[in-house]
Amino acid sequence: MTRADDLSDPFIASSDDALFPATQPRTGAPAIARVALDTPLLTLFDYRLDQAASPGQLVQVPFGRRQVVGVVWELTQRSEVDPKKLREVTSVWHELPPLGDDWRDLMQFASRYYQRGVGEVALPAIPGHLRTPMRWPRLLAQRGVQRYRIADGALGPLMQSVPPRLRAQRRLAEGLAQAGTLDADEARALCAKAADVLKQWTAAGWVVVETVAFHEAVREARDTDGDDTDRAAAHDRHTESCDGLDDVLGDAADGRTVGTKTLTAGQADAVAAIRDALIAAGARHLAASAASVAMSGVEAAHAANSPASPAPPAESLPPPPPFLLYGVTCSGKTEVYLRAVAQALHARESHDAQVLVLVPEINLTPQLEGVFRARFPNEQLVTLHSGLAEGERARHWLAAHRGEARIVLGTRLAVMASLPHLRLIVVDEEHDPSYKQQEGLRYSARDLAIWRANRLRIPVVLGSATPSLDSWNRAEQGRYVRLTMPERATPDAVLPRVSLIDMDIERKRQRMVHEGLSQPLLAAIRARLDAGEQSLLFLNRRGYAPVLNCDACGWISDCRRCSAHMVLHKPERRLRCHHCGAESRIPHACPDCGNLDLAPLGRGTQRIEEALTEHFPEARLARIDADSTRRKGSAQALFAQVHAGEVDILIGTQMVAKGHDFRNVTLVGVVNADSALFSHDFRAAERLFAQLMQVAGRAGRAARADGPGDVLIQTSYASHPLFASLMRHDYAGFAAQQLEERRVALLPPYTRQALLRAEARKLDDAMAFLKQAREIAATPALNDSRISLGDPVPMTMVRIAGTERAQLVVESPHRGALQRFLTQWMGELRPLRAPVRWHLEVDPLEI
DNA sequence: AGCACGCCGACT
DNA sequence: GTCGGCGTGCTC
Repeated sequence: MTRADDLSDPFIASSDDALFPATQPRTGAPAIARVALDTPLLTLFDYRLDQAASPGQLVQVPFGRRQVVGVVWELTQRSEVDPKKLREVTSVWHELPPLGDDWRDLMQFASRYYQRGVGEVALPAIPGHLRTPMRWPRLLAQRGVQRYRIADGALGPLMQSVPPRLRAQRRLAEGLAQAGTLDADEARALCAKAADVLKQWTAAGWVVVETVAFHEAVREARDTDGDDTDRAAAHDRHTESCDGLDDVLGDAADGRTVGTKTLTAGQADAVAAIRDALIAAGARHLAASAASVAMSGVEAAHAANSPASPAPPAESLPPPPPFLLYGVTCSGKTEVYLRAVAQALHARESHDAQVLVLVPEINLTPQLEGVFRARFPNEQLVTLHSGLAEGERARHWLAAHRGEARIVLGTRLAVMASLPHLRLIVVDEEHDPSYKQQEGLRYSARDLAIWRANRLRIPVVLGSATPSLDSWNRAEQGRYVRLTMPERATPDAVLPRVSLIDMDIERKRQRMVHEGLSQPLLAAIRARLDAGEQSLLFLNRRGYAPVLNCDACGWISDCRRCSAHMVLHKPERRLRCHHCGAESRIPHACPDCGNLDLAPLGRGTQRIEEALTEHFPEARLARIDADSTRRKGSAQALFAQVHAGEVDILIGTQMVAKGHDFRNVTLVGVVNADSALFSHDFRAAERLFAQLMQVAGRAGRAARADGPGDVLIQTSYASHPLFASLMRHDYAGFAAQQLEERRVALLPPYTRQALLRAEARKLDDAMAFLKQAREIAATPALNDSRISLGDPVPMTMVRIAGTERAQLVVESPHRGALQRFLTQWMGELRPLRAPVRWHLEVDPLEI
């Protein structure tokens, strides 16, 4: 097998000779640029070049009838293309530093691994504004960050104009007054609608915008922030709570100063291991630069060969294996990240080092950004995620590309950023499914991060309390270095008590179950209300009821365009399809038989909210799900309410399970998780376990005076082994049992999968295409005994928005064999003409 | 993917 | 007689 095929095995060095042809000799002016363009065509496109340019530069070129932007991939003297067809590069963006070899290597690898063209991978990784030549002149002129400041003498009028009722705006105004200046990111952290609000205030003359160069921005922070010792103390205060994810301001405000200058043993070991890897990686980089100097000087060449040579050539050293930072909730993973980042940034040999920190969803973890900013006030930090405005995204990306941003904190797309001095990658919550892109290029940011780190020979830290079984398995095999942090970082934090409420017994004993809420659960909520504590109810189903049904004739609210039910949304009085977005009014009577008694079946978050309102009329409720947070910023507003103690009972979907540290929540109720126990998706249990563990963690943060927080899980399958592990907080046991099942059934991670999906108006067309693809795969040229192909099958959700879908699984225990097969297979399939849309997904998460 | 060209139905 | 349907073909 070609070792470069192996995506995430750190011990296998990539053989890059075939992949990355040497770029051209520097002698003479290369006349041809081979350019990557955003098209599904696999090839590079050759253009004549009448000026100097180097690989990695952005160029504008004519393509068919239009002008497009591409990346110079390599330079050459001769082209295979008919010289008459060659056209001239329109312009080269000389002012932008070229995208580095390492970045192009990453793009090249991703394109090959995921079976796409390079351009199709590389260009979408570059922000839109950088792909618009019109904007080029302005983009680089606008060096620095925009910061907002209260205009001289405007503090009074501003404060008067913002009523205390508008809490978010108030926070923003106070933040401006306190900090002096804020940038857009910092402002948004205080007030979701900051962009609009600041625009208004600027128009009113209360606020002025100034552009501050990056180095000045940093100096400013340094000047306003006191001396180093003060700051160090402040940081410890900020990160002392569980996971260090507390709102920085809130934490400082309540004045708790229990320092964690001393790390737990687990934390200290983890920090030390990462430090050693960073030092080793630093030595490698030193050696590498020494070696490159040696090329040009006889003297240095002697030094490199002499016994006194400080380090062997970088290439001969193995890359550091990925770290799997396995730590229970509250074990202080964030503190380890922070220290690792500090070590990477302040290492002697890397004054310009950059670090990449990946998080699943930045909007759900705004606190992490605050923690990093507070801890590294002197370092430029930028975020990269899909929520940024185009201009901001371009500025942040540029700051990373030019090496100005030292810390890049972002979601999966950030793994594609250009980071010329990258020295460390952190992947927080590495098991989270949102690292997998589900559209377009279906890449796994976690896997690409591992590849990138391996390639650069720098450390990568994967953190999770419930690692993906993939990563866990690699750690078991010793391919990852596991750093276990078994103990909680804060002494007063204890693991929550997890117990089950057996719904079968509840029913048998004829105990009333009120709208799906059992007596024990209701009693527990009551107790929290009486104690002035908060409860969190978790139900992974939004809407009021998943289906509306007619008792008389059996009619159900099916979606016309999908093989799914329309979900009842009561507040909006609508039926809504969660798959295609179709909406209709709730019918007054059954469309089939006219019966007026239409009954909602099952329960969603809205219905639970309604039931709780009835049951606890005095309680203050909040519901957090995709519906209640549709408007931009409303999620943050709701979370802020909870943090401020303005909510007694919080009802939510998985959105509430991530990141947020609810201080005063002492009860977590899981209303119903049974459907995931018997899913056909073999990964359902893994996801459920992680989800329940994470949501349970919300109750463990604030120990009650009389003991730990409680997690109550309602289930009709109380004897399911998943719950046994969960109650013992035994991830390792659960993982071992799951892995054994997977091994016996030959499922991932014991096999590698790819999925060919086809969709068409008629299912038959999609199936016919897949059958044809299967036949092609069986031809002698492609046939490989190590590859096994499933049968084409309609997908579980056959129809979505009027198109019918089917899929075909390909698997092999041998990743390299699978890769080679896929490349050949795609070559055969691409030219086929069929009335279908199809795509290949490598390493699918859901089957 | 875009964006042409290209050859057949209902309209100012 | 044109406007426009999307079938096929090309982009260095």
